[in-house]
Amino acid sequence: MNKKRQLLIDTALALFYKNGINCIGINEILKVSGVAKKTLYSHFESKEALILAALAQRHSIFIAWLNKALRGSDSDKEVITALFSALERWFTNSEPLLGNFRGCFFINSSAEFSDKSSDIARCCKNHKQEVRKMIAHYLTKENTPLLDVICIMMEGAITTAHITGEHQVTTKCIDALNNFDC
Amino acid sequence: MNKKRQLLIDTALALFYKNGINCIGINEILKVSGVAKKTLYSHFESKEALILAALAQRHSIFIAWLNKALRGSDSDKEVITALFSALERWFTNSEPLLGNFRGCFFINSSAEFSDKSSDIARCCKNHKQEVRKMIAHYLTKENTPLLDVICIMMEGAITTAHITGEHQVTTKCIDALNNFDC
DNA sequence: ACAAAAGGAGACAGATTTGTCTACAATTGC
DNA sequence: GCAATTGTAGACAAATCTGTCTCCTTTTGT
Repeated sequence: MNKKRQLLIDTALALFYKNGINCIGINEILKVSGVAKKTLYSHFESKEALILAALAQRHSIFIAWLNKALRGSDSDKEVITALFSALERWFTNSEPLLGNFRGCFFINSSAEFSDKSSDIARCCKNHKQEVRKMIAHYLTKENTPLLDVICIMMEGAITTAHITGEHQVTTKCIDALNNFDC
Repeated sequence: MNKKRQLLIDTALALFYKNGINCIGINEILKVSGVAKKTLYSHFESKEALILAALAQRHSIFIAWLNKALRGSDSDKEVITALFSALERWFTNSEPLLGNFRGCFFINSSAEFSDKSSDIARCCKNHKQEVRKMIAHYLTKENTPLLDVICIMMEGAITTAHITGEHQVTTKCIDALNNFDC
């Protein structure tokens, strides 16, 4: 049944994001989800397949969340404010869809899997490209330098918030980007 | 003897940085370094102690490298150029001291160890604070907003270069920061 | 030169990992 | 209702992990 499959993906995503992929074993996912091992391996060929499914799940959740956050912004300034306000809500655990903040799941996963030619690394790279496309879609003008800076500052804000724990990094980004002419 | 201890730290750092800490076992470090297991455990209480030593080693290498890169810059503009040029050399593997680029060792390690109260997480946070201090030291004026933006963009540049592999992110940072008034 | 310290090689214990397989129960389609 | 599918529970294999310990060799200080 597909319900078990989805339950496995949801459980895996939650545990992977919270603890790191390498720190969570299959058995832990089975215990928490209450699913049997045989069922897992009937749905997924290996742990890596489950990881990829969890990454895909996180990707679609994040993209949908981002799209909703940016919807309605019809000036570059509004896009910037909407984006970084949404990030701040994420950082302060006010976005239930994204779970308790522990950095970007894709940055974290990239850190755990060094092989750049692996499916996992490819998946993380792809996620960042899609995020960039989504932001570009909402910017009014074809303004590549601004898009570049927004994306770089977004990565910086996520990383800074994760490591140092200072959430007010987002207001610094908004202030800086409003002073940015191009 | 202290030579063995240093050899262990150097080998561990190289392997941890290249492959991720959780992917490298003690035995691999012993095999590569040629040191015996008993010697390792006479110098370090546990694997975690070796990890912390590797982090400390990386920290001092990085801080020294950064200090050298920024030395002589006596305007904010020069600091910015020196910083991001140095980063670009790191990204393109032109800085032998830092090894083959695979993101920031501290960001990566933070991703692998979720417990924020662990020594490892504390060590990573501390590293970022020291880097910030070093940059602040070279900025001519007491200009906190500029310092903030530089640090955020630095994190963003490192992360972006690591995941997407685009090294020219640094020139985008330099251009953006030169357009930044405060 | 010689005793003491340090290191090498690796067996071993105990825990944990992924993945397979067996035996049985629940659910489902017809 | 009954066969077929799907799921559960968990033993098990094989590999790998950290950390301890033994036996032996090399290095070092005096």
